[in-house]
Amino acid sequence: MVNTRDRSTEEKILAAARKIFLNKGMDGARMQDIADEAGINKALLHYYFRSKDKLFEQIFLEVASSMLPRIFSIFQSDDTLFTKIEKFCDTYITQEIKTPYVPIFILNEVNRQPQAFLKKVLGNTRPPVEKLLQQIEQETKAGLIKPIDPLQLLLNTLSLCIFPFLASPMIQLLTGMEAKNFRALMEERKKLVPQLIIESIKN
Amino acid sequence: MVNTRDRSTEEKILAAARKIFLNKGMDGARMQDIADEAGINKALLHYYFRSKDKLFEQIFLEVASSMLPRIFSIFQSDDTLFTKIEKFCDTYITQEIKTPYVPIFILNEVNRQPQAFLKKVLGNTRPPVEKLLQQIEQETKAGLIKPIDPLQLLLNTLSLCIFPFLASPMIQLLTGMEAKNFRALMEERKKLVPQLIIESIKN
DNA sequence: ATAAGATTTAACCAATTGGTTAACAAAGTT
DNA sequence: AACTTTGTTAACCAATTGGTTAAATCTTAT
Repeated sequence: MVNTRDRSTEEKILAAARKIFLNKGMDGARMQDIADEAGINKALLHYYFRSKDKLFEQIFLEVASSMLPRIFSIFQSDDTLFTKIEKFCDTYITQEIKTPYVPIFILNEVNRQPQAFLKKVLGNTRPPVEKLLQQIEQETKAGLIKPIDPLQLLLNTLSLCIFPFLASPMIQLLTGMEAKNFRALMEERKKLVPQLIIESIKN
Repeated sequence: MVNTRDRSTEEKILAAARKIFLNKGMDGARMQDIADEAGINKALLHYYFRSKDKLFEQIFLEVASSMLPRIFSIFQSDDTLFTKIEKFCDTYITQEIKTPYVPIFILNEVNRQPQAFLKKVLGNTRPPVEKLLQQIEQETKAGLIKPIDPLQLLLNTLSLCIFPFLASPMIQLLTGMEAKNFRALMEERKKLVPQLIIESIKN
């Protein structure tokens, strides 16, 4: 039986762990850091979650599943290509303005344990890009868009949406820009990026 | 006095350290890993480089200075904007095909120690983007290119060149692509990216 | 009230890890 | 050859760190 106090503590731990793991990554994070951040004793971490690995696993799954399924469902939908591009850019940028550390966190985890990552986020299902790539090919053949390697088109779209968040610390460092201005810049990109992409393939 | 044996050992260490640090990052790397990779005793690492921090510092400076100055000099040159874009894409992609782990390594270091990074790569010099941004503004006012926020244009260019390398492990994982095919894809982008960017701002 | 169970903590433990030491080997120097 | 300097190693050390334990405190059902 879980009472309010329990849930509150568990939530404090999860919030603290999310913050520390997102900031420092699995290798850089210390269990003591997380305990301090949550304002509790370190042993409690092991009481609620057995090990650092388990705790990280849970955070990772929460973080990954807060983003990836929504993206995948856009790719898999029956919308036209242009609509998909618009929806993706808007959904993705909206989300990342709220949680800017997520992309680099996920990339680092892919780097750290490529196979484990695959299993965790996809299980046994196929990677959800195939349908999208086929759609691009079809629309190309149908003469709806200019000929382009489908994978390059996908890469372009992902690049323009994701990279700014990956590089946001460096961008803010080099330009001396405040976080607020950076967010405004990203807001602009919700329209700018689809424009650029769609303009480049429109017939 | 440094004889051939010395240099050979020092080089073995540097090569090993570069490999391990690029793969695992500062936090994930172990001195023992580096010693094993170099085929030497761990104490030798401390004999040649005093500490893990010092060794990492040296690797980081080598890695950063193998790339950044060339890029900066392109930005600072007197070429036209279009030429700069073409040169940047070609230079950058050519380099990263050879050293694909560098971008994420650098981004992670920025994240880990933003201030230290600034000092290390720039010293007291100004960030080298100002001149480029001014040039974009000028060419816009002169009617040479369509109006666009200079920073957005820069972001677009960097995104399209850098992101694929940041995400290369994930891309290869999700598409089942071999490293060789990935490189071919990147070769294509040397032309594709400048085309896309320039087409979008040409009057 | 009190027994039973759940939660929290201080203290501790074992493994890992960056770093040191002292002895040994190799290479110049004289 | 004898000596000095440089390079290399095995063994060790101290700090950090993930994890455990046993006792204490709090909840809750009876």
